[in-house]
Amino acid sequence: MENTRALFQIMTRRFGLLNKNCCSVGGCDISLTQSHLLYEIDVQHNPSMQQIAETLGTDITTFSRQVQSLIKMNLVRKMPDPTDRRIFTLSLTAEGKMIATTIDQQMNDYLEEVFSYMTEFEKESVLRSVAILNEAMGKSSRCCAPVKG
Amino acid sequence: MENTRALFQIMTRRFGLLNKNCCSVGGCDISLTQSHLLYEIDVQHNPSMQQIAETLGTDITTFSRQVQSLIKMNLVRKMPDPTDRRIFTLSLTAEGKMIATTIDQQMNDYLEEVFSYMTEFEKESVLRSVAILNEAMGKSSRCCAPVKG
DNA sequence: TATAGTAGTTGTAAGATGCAAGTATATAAT
DNA sequence: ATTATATACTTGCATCTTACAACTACTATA
Repeated sequence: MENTRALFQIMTRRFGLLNKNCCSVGGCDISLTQSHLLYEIDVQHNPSMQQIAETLGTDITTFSRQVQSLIKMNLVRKMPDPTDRRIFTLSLTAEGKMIATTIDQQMNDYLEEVFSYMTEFEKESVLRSVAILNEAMGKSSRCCAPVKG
Repeated sequence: MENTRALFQIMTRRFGLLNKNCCSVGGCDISLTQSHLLYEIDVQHNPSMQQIAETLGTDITTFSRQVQSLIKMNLVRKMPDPTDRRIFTLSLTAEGKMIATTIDQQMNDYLEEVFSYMTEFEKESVLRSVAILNEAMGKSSRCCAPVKG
């Protein structure tokens, strides 16, 4: 195996393709960006728009429009914050929650399939390694800094 | 750590942000897509347009324009194949090679920084795990199939 | 030689993105 | 209390990205 970067380049491309292909639920096609958005709204507790936009590294104006389209699709709800009327908090509708859960399930299913090509020991090692990697990337000063998790 | 998907979701987002921020060389800004393109042309031996487009999972028409803009930037060269005149093979110009190498270096530097937050044992484990992951994803029937490596 | 298939390009139209500038609200300074 | 400054979000553009449809050019097959 050539260099370290090649390893990660291929891995990220594979996940990119995966997300590109695997985000449709029922009749409803969800883009990769939208799927990240739903995921993050689901995970964070009553987040503001700024919070999510920052987490995802998206410009707030772009994000504003992304939220609008998800509201039109009846997947996301936007509520004014009672303590600060500039702020809107985001949450998933029942349908949005269902879609998010389904995507989660699809991804987990896929990952299970991938793990089926490994030994149990390898699987454990991969899971532990990804956790280690996430933690280390979180400590890095350069990029990736704004991402929570 | 919640579920398996969360782990990979965060990892892929981090790499996405990384690529978004870390692909400028000198005055010349390279998009994520362009960086993948340069990488793949560099790695494959005199690939045709179809080959690279397929590897990257990009529509050939989109790809055709991406190549055009890289040619305009004098990073990529397009040569007609002598044995089949429908085919054009791609290669990097000296400048393109330089840019690709620099991006490679930047990514490796960044990865080294990330590894610096780990023990040597963890680093070994992470590298081995990514290789295992790539191989397993390559075997998967679902997505990611067209990607070489 | 006719037919079908493959490689790549261009027309067009839709979507994504982000900067500049705006509104509305909150906080700090005088 | 009033002004100035900062924050949260939206809208108007202008630009870039993307892909389907339709095209040209060439190759392979019948």
